[in-house]
Amino acid sequence: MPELPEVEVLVRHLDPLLRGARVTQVEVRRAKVVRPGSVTAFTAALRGARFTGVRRRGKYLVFTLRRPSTRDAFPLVGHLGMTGRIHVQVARAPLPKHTAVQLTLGSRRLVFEDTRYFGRLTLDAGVLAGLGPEPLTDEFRAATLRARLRGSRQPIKVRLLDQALVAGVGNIYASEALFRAGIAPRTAAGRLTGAQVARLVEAIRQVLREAIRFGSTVPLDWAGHGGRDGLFYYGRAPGAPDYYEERLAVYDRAGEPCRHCGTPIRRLVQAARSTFYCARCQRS
DNA sequence: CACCATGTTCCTTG
DNA sequence: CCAAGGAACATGGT
Repeated sequence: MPELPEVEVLVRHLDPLLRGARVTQVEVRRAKVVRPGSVTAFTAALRGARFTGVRRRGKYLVFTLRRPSTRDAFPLVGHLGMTGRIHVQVARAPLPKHTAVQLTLGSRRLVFEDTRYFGRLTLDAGVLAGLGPEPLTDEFRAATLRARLRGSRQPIKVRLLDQALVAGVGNIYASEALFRAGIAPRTAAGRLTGAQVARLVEAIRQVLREAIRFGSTVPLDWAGHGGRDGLFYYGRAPGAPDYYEERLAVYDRAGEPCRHCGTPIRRLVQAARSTFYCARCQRS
């Protein structure tokens, strides 16, 4: 999925495009994506409403809409899962193959497409309730993080994926942040020293901020007409500039030399997810 | 054919 | 009861 940075870049892109746009038609092609909630209620609530803005919470997009008749504001919450995409395109453009929901906005439309259909769109903002602090604000602090890690014997890499601990860190940036902080991914979370937790907090912030900065400067296929990826994840995009693949220090680089010490990057599996790290730079 | 994939949730096991 | 591990979800890429 898009982790926090990808969602942030998407939200910045969408906000000015959607402000003031009125939903003239709603089509749900994959009912399971509207979750929790019923398709009928979803459709009825959105039809005729007007977007007033979009923001981000963790990996969630939070759209705000208003019904012109009653002036009531209500949220529409989205999550992209692993493969979700949101495009604003001309209403007559061909629909992406795995379009889950389509909101017509007059002559334009907002498309939620999702190959694997793990994503969701819901009017129930309750899903945001369990999220931990936003890592890029000062509500995310070493002291509170350390208190929350106390007593945990789970590996720190696995703990970082818990959205209740800190919102928005996913599998890619968990590995990246631990590399940056020089912490071994298997370290029991409760055994990190105060200094390590402080370094980890800073590393998470830096890694996320850099990814946002990167995503804000590369040209992306927002309308989804390229058939491929409108976001920026990892790996190599066709025709991408050289620095594209230099973004990530360890993720998906097993066997390649560590950029600090040259030791081959290792891959290990924790909680059924891949972790990448440098055994020399990350000892702790 | 086998294995892997940016996430979350549910079920089982200990 | 809780923590931890694994599978499921659905599709595509290598």
